[in-house]
Amino acid sequence: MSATFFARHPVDVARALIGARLALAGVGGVIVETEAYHHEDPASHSHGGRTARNAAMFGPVGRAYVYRSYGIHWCLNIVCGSDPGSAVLIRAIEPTDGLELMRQRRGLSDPRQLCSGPGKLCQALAVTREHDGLPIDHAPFAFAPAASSAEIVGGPRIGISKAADLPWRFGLAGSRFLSRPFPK
DNA sequence: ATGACGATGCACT
DNA sequence: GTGCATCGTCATG
Repeated sequence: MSATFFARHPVDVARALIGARLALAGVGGVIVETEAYHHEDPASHSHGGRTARNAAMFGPVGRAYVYRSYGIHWCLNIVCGSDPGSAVLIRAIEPTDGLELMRQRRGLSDPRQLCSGPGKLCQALAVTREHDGLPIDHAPFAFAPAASSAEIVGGPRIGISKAADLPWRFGLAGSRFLSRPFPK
């Protein structure tokens, strides 16, 4: 399954991931926000070629690429593409499973603040470097594609300085669990 | 050995 | 909306 699902352009995968279910050790929910990073994209970590950090991006599709951001947060991507070096950043999840554990890990109770950002969702699901390179559809991860096609909105990516004009951020229309609203 | 720089989140104005 | 913590990674000497 994962081969056909993830072996295409990261923009296609980023859109297809909206509405999919993702969990780690039974804690997770529905993906509501993603960003695409292509191997020829200046904003992609793979742009400068393979290094120790980004090695997972050059491995098989359907695996996790986990990196540390600002020395503080973890961020979770899923490796994809028809050529090595592309991935989709998971930016927000609507929490459905393991809410109590998430609240504990985040120190918050508001469901809308548990997974509404790439660093937040990694804290809520307890994603760390240990998960770098693991298949996204095998334990401890669980993955299920969206049952039906969702209504999707797009816009510019967040927090980058290069290729900031590419509209490669996607979200579930009307969701209250986004990291930020989409511009009109 | 050292320095610059983040695919962020949170506290505060 | 603005400021800043905090440290791994990579390029350079």
